Amino acid sequence: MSRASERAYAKIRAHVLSGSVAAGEQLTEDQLAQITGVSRTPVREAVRRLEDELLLVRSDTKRLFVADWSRDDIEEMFVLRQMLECHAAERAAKRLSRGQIAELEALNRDLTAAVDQTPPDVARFLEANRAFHEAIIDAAHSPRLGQLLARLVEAPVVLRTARTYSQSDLRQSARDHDELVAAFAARDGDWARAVMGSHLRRAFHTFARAVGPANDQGTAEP
Amino acid sequence: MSRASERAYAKIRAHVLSGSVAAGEQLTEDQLAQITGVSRTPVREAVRRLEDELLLVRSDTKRLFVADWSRDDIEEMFVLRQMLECHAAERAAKRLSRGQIAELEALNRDLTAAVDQTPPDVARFLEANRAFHEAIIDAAHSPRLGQLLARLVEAPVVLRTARTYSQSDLRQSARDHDELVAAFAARDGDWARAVMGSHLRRAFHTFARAVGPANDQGTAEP
DNA sequence: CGGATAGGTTTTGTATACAATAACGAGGCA
DNA sequence: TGCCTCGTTATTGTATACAAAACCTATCCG
Repeated sequence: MSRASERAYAKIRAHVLSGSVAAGEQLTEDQLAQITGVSRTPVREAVRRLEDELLLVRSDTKRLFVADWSRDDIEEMFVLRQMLECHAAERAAKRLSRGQIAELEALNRDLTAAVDQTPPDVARFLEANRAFHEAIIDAAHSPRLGQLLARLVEAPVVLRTARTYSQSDLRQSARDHDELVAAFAARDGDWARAVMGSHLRRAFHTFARAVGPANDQGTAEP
Repeated sequence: MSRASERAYAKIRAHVLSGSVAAGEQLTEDQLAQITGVSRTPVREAVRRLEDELLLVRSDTKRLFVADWSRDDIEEMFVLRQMLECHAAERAAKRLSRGQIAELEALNRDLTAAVDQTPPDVARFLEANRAFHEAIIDAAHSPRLGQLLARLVEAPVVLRTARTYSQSDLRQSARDHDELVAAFAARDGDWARAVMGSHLRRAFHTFARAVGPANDQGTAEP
């Protein structure tokens, strides 16, 4: 979208993700217009995108709230993401060029360097990790698959998960990526699918361990 | 959404699906505002939804066009839909209540009646079919799964596919649904998944046979 | 005291005017 | 002729004013 609505989107998103506004809290379009410095029209456009991404939700009477995801919500997303991203890995194995595989290697060298620092550079890890997964999805050459995954790989989930990672968790992630690259180099779709599956399912369990056992709490607004 | 933008959405959608406007043709917000009888503001909201559903697409410079899906696009959607809807069927098998299974039976009785007419009542078939699949997705109790599938089960694809069905194709569909109900009654998720898989994959091949071999033609605008 | 309700306030929805940008076409120049 | 440039028109983007709907609270009646 164009300039104002794009800025609004980025600002609102950052505002929500920064945690400076509590989950379940109400927002108004006017507030957001003031925060972002544009009028309500582009704010409404930005808000619609964020609703789509489930960062914001509307009550039955159109009031706007910061979404509050339950553990079950997040498990659901991990399950779906695993299903789709395994498919992407399998397709990518057949389609990645030699050069693209080299790029994945480079990305993962960077990721590895970030996690081998003490303390690990989590921001750099997150960025390299995002780029790595994105490259695989792009290589799957399935635009709608990419579109679906975009709304499943949500920043709040990834953030909350990454914050619970120990250094050894991060190192295991890096090793998974190495193995994925090996599977791609061997053009072995089954292998790639399997590695991606365990990679993501382990991520879920790391998250779940940190959050505690399934206790199923509120979605949406108060 | 509220009244005006909802009306706009329905009207524009119907307008596009009616085929009275060719794939690849440009639309302007002003035109649509006139057609729908509301101002550009709700039209823009409706258009954004339709873009999301891929019925409309925007050029790199924000011009609006009626989407033109290639055979490959449609195969991609069938593949993704199969993946997700098989998952839904498996989950539904564990969750459907006895009453819900009875409702599915009723829906399929209606569908069967529609296809057993000569000529078959395709509109009634489509409606019963839609309701049947929707009930399964709802029973899967996975809101995000439902959301993802909503954008994969697109009217233009279903329409184009259904138009190519012979009466025996339609009857086979009805039998598939019967077998799904049997799988649900047996609480057999694997069975349900398998039936759903062949059901959807056959639908794709029926479509592909009618359209001709993979010849890969233009997506999007001219 | 409980609950319905009426009126003022807040919030969202729509129309419209204007601004910015992209497409188009005509005229000039090599 | 080829093709740039610039001005005109078409189209999308944004701000703002107003309309509609939802919320809240004080008040009234049982």
